[in-house]
Amino acid sequence: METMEELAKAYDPGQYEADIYKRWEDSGFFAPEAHLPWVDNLSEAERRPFTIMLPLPNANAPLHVGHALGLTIQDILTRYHRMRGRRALWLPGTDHAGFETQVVFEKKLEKEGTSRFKMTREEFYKACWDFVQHNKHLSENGIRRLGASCDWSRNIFSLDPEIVKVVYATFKQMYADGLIYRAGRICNWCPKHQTGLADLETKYEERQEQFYYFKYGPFVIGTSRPETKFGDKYVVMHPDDKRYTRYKHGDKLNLEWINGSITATVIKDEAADMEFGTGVMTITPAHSAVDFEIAERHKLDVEQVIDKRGKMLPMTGEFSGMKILDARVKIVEKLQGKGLVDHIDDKYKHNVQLCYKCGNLIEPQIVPQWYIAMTKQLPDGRPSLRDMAVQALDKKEVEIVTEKFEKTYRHWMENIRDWPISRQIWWGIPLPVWYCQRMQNDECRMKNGVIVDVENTLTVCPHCDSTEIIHDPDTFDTWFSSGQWPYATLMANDAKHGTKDFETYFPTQVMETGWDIIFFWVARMVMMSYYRTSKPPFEKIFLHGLVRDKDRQKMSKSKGNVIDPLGVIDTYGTDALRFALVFSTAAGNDIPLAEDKVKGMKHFANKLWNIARFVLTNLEVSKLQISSSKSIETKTEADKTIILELQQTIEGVTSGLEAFRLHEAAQTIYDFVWHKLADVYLEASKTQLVDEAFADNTKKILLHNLIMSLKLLHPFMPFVTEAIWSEMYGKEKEKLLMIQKWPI
RNA sequence: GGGCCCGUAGCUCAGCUGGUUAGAGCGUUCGCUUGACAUGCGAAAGGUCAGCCGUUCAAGUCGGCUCGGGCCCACCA
Repeated sequence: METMEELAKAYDPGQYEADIYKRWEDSGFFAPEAHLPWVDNLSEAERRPFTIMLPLPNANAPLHVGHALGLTIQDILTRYHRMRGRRALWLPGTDHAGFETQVVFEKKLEKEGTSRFKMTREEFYKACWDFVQHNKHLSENGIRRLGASCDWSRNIFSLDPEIVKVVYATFKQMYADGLIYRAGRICNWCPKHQTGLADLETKYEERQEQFYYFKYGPFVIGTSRPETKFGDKYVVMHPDDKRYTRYKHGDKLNLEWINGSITATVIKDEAADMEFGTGVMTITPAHSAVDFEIAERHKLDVEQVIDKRGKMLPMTGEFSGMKILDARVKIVEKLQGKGLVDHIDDKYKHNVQLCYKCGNLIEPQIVPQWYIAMTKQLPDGRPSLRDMAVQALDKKEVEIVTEKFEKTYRHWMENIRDWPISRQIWWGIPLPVWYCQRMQNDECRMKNGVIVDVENTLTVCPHCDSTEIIHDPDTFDTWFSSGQWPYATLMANDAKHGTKDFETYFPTQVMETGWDIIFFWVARMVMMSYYRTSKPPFEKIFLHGLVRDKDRQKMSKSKGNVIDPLGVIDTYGTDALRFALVFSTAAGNDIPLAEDKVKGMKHFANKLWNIARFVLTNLEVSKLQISSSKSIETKTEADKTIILELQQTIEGVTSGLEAFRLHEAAQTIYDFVWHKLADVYLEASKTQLVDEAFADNTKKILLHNLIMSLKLLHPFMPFVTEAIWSEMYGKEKEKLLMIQKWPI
């Protein structure tokens, strides 16, 4: 290609993008150890690593536009720091996303007329594995199409054996430290998915339901759940409630109840709200979190009434086997027959707890789960996981760039509860736990028969040699493994390749992700990392907002307003999408994405293309090397102005990037290229170029500005800038714009 | 119940540590098929920066209150 004259008048992204990405990837420069031609005279400090972990996308669905935003921001930062000479590592990976994936996959099975309960665990796992592998490739291709300059040689999957090994080691250590324990307390049970869930994995919805007042001996009790009342042999009231002073804690009363007469015991507990209902309640510890806590305080009997599938148990007599809602109606009828219904309130509004995935009612159940203690001091004297995570902010070892989220983070930490990490699902990392059934000696008994075996290949109990051992069927909460991502990935890669990545690239510099997973993921990474490595997982947390549609609506499949990023790329090009995403919204705010905005940015890419055409058609090819700004003179007002503005732009874009103010950086370079360089200087140059006194110098200034613009714009719009650069300097890999030096 | 955020041009949003005539994109109006680009160029209209009070030489920017909108966490038998 001798000149730009042969090029089309318009930039056609589709014609260049795939080829350019391949050249980048083949060049090897995505890897941080690749040697950039110009970095030898940089100091070690200038060359220090810059590491970002890709927030591992779930391997169960294609990329959505939220991913596109995150990928864009991370790529901008990575490319910028690479051009600064730092060893930039952006490490890609994918999450098996246990529960999420299992739900998606089970839906698929349902459509195919089957279910996991008709398969063996092994069959299910294999089928899910294949499903995930397929999706994993789709998202990896999507990541490439977005231009992400991540190091694919380090690509990793959360179920890779090396990751699992790190996860197990953490579990073992936490168990030994007494931070992980197993407890048979009440948990959020989803009857559809047949698993316990963390509080974070449930949501609330306001419903108007009937609220029943029943005669319970001398009392009237209120309940919204008559079906749980079978086991209710305790009647609870506040110790200060004047209405009931004649009843003492521990009093026994005989009274008529659903299935005949029972003996009830009076319990005085401050959990009873004197303002609510009659101030008296009966409790069902097996099916209510609050009741369970009361029962624990007073060491009360706990009896299960409803099974895990939401059906009444035999202890309910004639109601046995009925579904909850059917039983509710029948029980009320029966109590009415016995004259025990005082009255019914039809307008009772309350919040019900739902599974965040399927929206079914959570039915609290007592199921043994494994927990991590959040507020327990470490045996080596270090503070609790929670306190370490808060101190990280106090000591500014970790900074949340978007300040408002620091408050959210702290507030959550203040109220944190122990984290249940076991799930009764099949798709995930199995717990490395066995239970000895015989318990022949003291060590066995002391440990309640629990054996932690990270090899997961146990056949006999190591303490008593019994062969009667069973493997815990549970798997880990996904966040237990992804919460270890920053160090687990580096450690796992070291194990795979014999490298020293953990030593070199940890702690990482930036964690860039959506604010919606600050508790699920970000907070946990901080805690786990301090625990395992005594270091923060990252220095900065950059939280982006939700991408919404042009009317600020949340995107959802049911609304039909989901924007497919790859579809947008097909129409407008990757650069246009990327620039539109970062252009006009500050960090942490939600981003409305209108098609017009993307279209406008496509126009901008084209503008740049045509600026290049103009500049290059006015230059001889041999002059392309005169990029040194030293030989430039400022002979006219226009010259002076553009050189000054260029300098201001370099400073503005650089400081914007350093301060994570990407939208300002983007606006600065946009404004310069379009409104300073093109609108003003190019127009002025048209007269200068025909005046011999100015012509040569004007060409130099034009070229210099073009080169600088391409560099400054490259992190934001990598494809069109690289396409122009290739036309100027050819396609050798050392000539890639991607690895040129950032202007200062 | 606890906490957080927002209210700037018709629409969507920028405006960092308070400092000259408050900005961008899209839209609107008028004029331009000029050899880089009509995916373009030039020009124009359009804002009492929700309201009130305060701090200050100076406030969209800081503080208080009011009105309006959104979000998060917890959760009631």
